[in-house]
Amino acid sequence: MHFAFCTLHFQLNKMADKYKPQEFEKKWQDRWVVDGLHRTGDIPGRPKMYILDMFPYPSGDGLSVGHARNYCLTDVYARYYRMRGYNVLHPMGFDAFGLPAENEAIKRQTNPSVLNKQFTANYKRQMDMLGLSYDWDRRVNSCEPDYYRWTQWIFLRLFNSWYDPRADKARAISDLEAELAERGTADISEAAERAGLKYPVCTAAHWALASKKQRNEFLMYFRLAYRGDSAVNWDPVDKVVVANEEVENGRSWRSGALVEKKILKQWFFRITAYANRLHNDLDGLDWPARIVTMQRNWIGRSDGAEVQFKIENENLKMGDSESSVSNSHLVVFTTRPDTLWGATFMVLSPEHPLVEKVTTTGQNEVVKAYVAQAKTQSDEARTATDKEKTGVFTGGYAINPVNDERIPIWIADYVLMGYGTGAIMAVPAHDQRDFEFAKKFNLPIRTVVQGTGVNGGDANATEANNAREGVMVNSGPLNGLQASESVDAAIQFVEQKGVGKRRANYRLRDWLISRQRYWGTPMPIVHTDDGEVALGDGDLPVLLPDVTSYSTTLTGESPLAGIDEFVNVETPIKGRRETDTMAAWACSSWYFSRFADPKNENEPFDINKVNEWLPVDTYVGGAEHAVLHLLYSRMWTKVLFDLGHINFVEPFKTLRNQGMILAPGVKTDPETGRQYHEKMSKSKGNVITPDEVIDEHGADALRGFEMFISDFSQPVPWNLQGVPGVRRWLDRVWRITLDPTEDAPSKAKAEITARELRRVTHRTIDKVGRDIETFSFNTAVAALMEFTNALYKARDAGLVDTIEWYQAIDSLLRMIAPVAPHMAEELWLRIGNRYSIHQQSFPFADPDAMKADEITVVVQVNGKVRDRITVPADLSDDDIKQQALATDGAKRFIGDAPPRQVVYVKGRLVNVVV
RNA sequence: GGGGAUGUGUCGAAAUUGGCAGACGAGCAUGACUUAGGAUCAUGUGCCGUAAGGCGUGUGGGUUCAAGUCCCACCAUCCCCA
Repeated sequence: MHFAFCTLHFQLNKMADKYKPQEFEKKWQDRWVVDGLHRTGDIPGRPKMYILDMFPYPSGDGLSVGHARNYCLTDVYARYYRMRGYNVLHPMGFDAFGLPAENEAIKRQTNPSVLNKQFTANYKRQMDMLGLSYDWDRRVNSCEPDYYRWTQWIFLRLFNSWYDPRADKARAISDLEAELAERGTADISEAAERAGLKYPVCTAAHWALASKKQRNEFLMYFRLAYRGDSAVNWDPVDKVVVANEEVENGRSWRSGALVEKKILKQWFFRITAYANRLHNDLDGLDWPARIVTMQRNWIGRSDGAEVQFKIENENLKMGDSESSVSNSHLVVFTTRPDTLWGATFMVLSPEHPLVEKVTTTGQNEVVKAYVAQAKTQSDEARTATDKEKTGVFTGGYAINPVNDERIPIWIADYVLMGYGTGAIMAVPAHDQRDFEFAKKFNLPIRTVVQGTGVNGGDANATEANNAREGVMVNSGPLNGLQASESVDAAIQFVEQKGVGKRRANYRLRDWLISRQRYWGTPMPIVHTDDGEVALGDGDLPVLLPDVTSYSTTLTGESPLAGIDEFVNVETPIKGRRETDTMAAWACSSWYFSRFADPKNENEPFDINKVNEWLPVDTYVGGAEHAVLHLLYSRMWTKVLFDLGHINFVEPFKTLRNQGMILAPGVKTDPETGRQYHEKMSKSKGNVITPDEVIDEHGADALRGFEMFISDFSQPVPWNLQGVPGVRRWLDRVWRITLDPTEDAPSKAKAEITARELRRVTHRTIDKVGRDIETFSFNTAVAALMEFTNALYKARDAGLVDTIEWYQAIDSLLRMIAPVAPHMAEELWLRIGNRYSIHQQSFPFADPDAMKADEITVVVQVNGKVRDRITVPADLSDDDIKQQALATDGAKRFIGDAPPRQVVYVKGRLVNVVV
């Protein structure tokens, strides 16, 4: 360090000008770009750090100060780690495909790609204005062919693989074809059933005889990307199919329209094959607990047993069986196998394939009628808890395998085909819905858990007792056991009898990916006489053509269906091109990997580069993506891992969610009188843009306030007074750095020594570093403000021009550099240092310098503060206790009696108990 | 209904994880200065009280020398899933 040099500059700058951020922020932003300061570090021997923001969906509204919060804080974080000597990857891109952009384009009668260029340019302008240090050389844009080409490439990987339950991983579909030719599904079926995969069966002989088309149809049941019939959620307003994840309370996520059920051929990703791994691997992630919980709930793993009930029915002829589902058994999944002895009837979903088989001739008509009306109802309506239970008796009976009891088989719409096996054993004493059903149709109720609370076995009870605590009764071998231990006992019992197995069941459904829309990644699939055929890697990209109309066709097909040149394919395969496009979730499920190698023209990414940079060390974005993007990305990562394209199984090691910034004004609910803050939105006209704030106070003040406003994860209303407050602080930093003698020292002589200044400096370094690392940005700024206050005190104490003073200023600027990069750079040069401060290291806290010579110890009597003493830090515990007892404050409250106890907490307090 | 989170001054909040509640900032009040500024500087600012002191972290209880922090019950608000 060159202190003499610094002093010289202090002299030269005696009449320093005022802090005017507008005069130099742009200058430095341009200079940093020219000098490539934000290019991704790649210095051998340095550790890597991948810091990523969720890439935004560019809209015409641009960024608000709410969006800026996310970006500013990760930028501070990235700049900090650069100064700590890390190779930092901090990229940005745009999630461009999707419905809102398309709808906007329809409204404005223009092409969405034109809008995309405008919107992304505006986003980048705003981000630059904030001083964000992204490596723009690595920018990706999901709607550009050099990006979506690789989305299609990954789609092909999914299409060309299947999940092998024996290896518990994805494998090439060609492996499966080879195995089918040799042995059929003989080795696969049992493992598949155990894993809950509903694979069809086939022998080698059948496979040999099958046509190409039949083979393709068969393989569809295995592929990780597949086309299948599906009752889909149809949004009548946007005229598009929406995923389960996009439906909230029966309404479409975007349009808000009530979704309808429609049977269509749709493309899916077989995410259910990964349910168990997606559930288990959550354990190793440093994610907010609530996001982990939400994913767990969404995957909805429940442990229990699968139990077979024999069907007793004259209609059944032996030799009827032709599929893997045995026609003479009903398979149910239950999380409460301990209540098997309380099953008094069974309920099938109206869509269950065995309904026809079990129905007796006499009941045929009522059953048919019921099945027909159930079809018209949505899942939500069918399973609503307040809904009156409906159902009909099939006339058939099943045999309960644990006690050989003959129980009636009913059908009812509250049982869904999509969950479990589509059939349940009804235990009315211990399940509320079964209870209501039994009450309505006068079916027997038998208590098997003698509970402590409401007893569902009571004929007059109004609700079931689903408690898991109590003693087992009426349950054969389980009698007398505690309910808590009887689940395992029951599973062992059915396993020994060979009538059931331990199993996990999942609520997760396959991921519906196709959209009948224009603005998305085209699927690399051609429909031929032999079925759906995938293009080869060399045929990519399938380019999205220009169209004149973006509206969905009346048949619900994509506008692409109307373009003959696109639809009719001659080479390399003759057929009709798939006109559905991929939902934008596909684009965002792998973009974080593309950043490792964004310009690669031969593959989505080089394996060495992606393995070097990933997984993402710190991923930051809104909590609204808890079960959509974050779950899908995890699945794609696992598929690419299974197929050997990457060597990591989880994409995001650490995840942090920022709280939402709300509009500043308080609103009052006219009905409840409750006060609340609105979200910022253009339609409400309450958006505050970074542009207006920067215009007034500069980017550094905005960045500082984004950090300071609240704890990062807490939602908080914007405070109009906040930015000026931070600006005042920056002003003070400016003055104390350039002109420490300008202000008249205050009359009250401050008590601070050079040694103490040094201690405060190092304590601040320690605190600011730790706070940034733990995302406590608000307290990091508070510590810097305190440090600034201490510097004014030190100035008043006459410490300007001491070595400790220059060290303190030097540390201050380095610590401020990540927070207020423009000002830090400007001051750094003005006091005579060399460009650039952002290539300097963050200061290190010296533990010795942090140690205090004297400590203040609080003196309490019976837990109340009565006095305090200042003692040498190395004084013995006993001496400190003695001094504490001798204080006036203590003596006044102790009285004559000797203290009963004296507690000393090292370096903090003495508590005298009397 | 199930799951999760949060509750601290006038406001945003902090509290080294069981050890001085309210750091830091905003706002407000009083004063100083003046090149009258969106300044700057100083002092004060949880409640009651002149003071000594007492009370105080959603409510009620408990553990502890000591509780915002741990335990039990409840209330309110927000989010997610139904």
